This record gives sequence, C-alpha cells and structure tokens, in this order.
Amino acid sequence: MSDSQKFPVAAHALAYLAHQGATTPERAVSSAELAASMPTNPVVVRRVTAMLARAGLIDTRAGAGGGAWLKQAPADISLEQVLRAVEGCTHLGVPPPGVAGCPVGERIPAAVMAAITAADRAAAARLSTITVADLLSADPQKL
Amino acid sequence: MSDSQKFPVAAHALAYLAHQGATTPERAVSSAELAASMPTNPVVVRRVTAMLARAGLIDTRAGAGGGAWLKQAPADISLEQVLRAVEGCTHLGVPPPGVAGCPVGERIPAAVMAAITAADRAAAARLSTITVADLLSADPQKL
DNA sequence: AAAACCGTAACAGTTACGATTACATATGGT
DNA sequence: ACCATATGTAATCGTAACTGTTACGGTTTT
Repeated sequence: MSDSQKFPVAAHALAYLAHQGATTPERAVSSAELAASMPTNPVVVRRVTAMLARAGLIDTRAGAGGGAWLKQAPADISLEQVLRAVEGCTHLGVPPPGVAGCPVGERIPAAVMAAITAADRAAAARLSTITVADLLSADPQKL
Repeated sequence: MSDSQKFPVAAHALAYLAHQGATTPERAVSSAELAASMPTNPVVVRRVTAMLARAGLIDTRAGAGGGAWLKQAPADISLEQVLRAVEGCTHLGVPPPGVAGCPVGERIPAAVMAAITAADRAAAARLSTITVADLLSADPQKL
C-alpha cells in the first residue's frame, strides 16, 4: 500500500476531541478546527472522521454547530481500534508471488507472508495497550 | 514513507540462498536466478542484495560464476536484522507537525509519534524471534 | 432564508516505487 | 589476451497512492 497519514491524523483528532472534552453533540468540534490544529485541510480531516464514525468511535453531525464528538471515553479507545478504523496496517510489503512449479520459490512467499503477518499482529497488540487518554498524559516517552 | 517491497524481496532471497545451500563463493547464486524465483527483475534483486551485503548478512562477487551467498547460518539471521538491513520500518505514518502556539496541538504530535515508535519496536521485536531458517520450516503458519 | 457544517466526488500536483536499459567494473574459462 | 558472465549503480519511464483543494448536495441551527 502506501504512505498514508490516516492513522496519525485520526489519533491526533481523537486526542484533540478528548482534550476539548467533546463528548456530546453540544460540544462538537468542527473539521475546520481539527484541521487547524494539525495543520491540514478540513477535507482530509473529514475523510478520516467519517471512517472513525463508521467504526463507532465518534459521532458526527452536519449543520451549524455540528462537528465530531467522542462516543466512547478516551481511556476506552485503544489505538489498535483506531488503526483498524482507518484500515491501516503496518505493512512491511507483500511477498512476491513466487514461481509456480518451482518447489523452492513456491513455499517461500507463504512463509514470508506469515512473518509479516506476525509482525503486524505484534504491532497491533502493542497499540491495543495504548489509549487515546494516554496520548494526553504528561510524558509521551512513557509509552 | 512507502510501500516498499524491499523486505519481502530480501527475505525471499535469503530463504532461497539458504535452501540452495549457498554458503560459499563456489555456490553463489546469481541475481538472475534469484529474480526468476520471485519473479522480479534482476536489478531489483541486486539493489537488495547490495544492502544485505553492506549489512554483513551475505557476500557477493562479480564476474562469471559470481552471485550471492550467505555469510551467516540461516538460523542465525533474524528477520529483524533483515528489516534493518533494508532500512524498512512499519511506518504507520508520520504525525502532523501540530500548530506552534497551540498548547493542545503542540503536545499531541510527540505523543502520537511515541505510539508509532512503540508499535514499530513491537514489530521489530517479533521479527527478531523469526530466523531465515524458520522460513523454510514445514509449517509457515506456526510462526 | 441564511449561514454553518458534513460527506463525497473530482481534479491537480507530488512522491515513491518497480521495471527496465545502460554502462563501468570484476571474475573466470578458453 | 579475449570473451562471456556477473555485480553495482545511474537514469528513465510508467504507475499507483496520497495530500490538498474546489465543488456540491444534503443537514441543522439561528
């Protein structure tokens, strides 16, 4: 895949919402405000928040005074959920298909893929131990 | 960064060398043969093998009968070494810089970066438990 | 009605990658 | 010596993906 910034943008947005105490429709934060804090474009933010909303992590509302707010407590949102929500993966790449008929090359890709998957799972497991609330804790190095 | 295939290519190449018993200059495998087993282009393979050689994992020799061979036993080469050799990382992206002067947005990027680094380290730690020899074991799912 | 806001489509510009060609250099066989 | 075989690296091309941006339809508040 690619060099997507979706995960960092999502994490930043959620941390911002948490810090602003945006937990109800009344306290919704607009994509323009979120974008201004990155900074990036409001559309980029909305592309991500739409995914977070589909994953049930936040809710959004259109119209004046609308925006996004957290649907769960910051301490209950793990970064692994965030990663899944934005369809990110830690991809170390995809193994070449190998050559059919070659007994050597045929088995290797599956093994390489298994290794990559194992690494991805380890990264996801680590992210599952970090919450949005942790992103606001005093010492980020303690993660 | 990007969707580089360097790591899978490197892992495949090392596994192929191990399977062929290429451990001495006399048993060197050419980039053309390695490329044919992926399949990919020989130049792509050489770009990777050159990095592996710089990392001390393999050795290469130009000229007729030349190619690449393992410098270490397959069981002694961890995939974490391979990942470092090809300068790969699990990049989940890079946090947006944040807005200077904004007390909220200023601290978040460092925290997000710390989380990404933690995930990268977890993936690397997992890869350090898998060796090239493991890629040739009977059951890749056992990784 | 007007203004604010989301979701999404469409487009341009950038970036990174893989594949390929080309070439200088090195090695071994005849 | 000569030549075929290799590596390493530079240069180029086409492609894929992403960000940033504009635009627009629908929704909600004032």
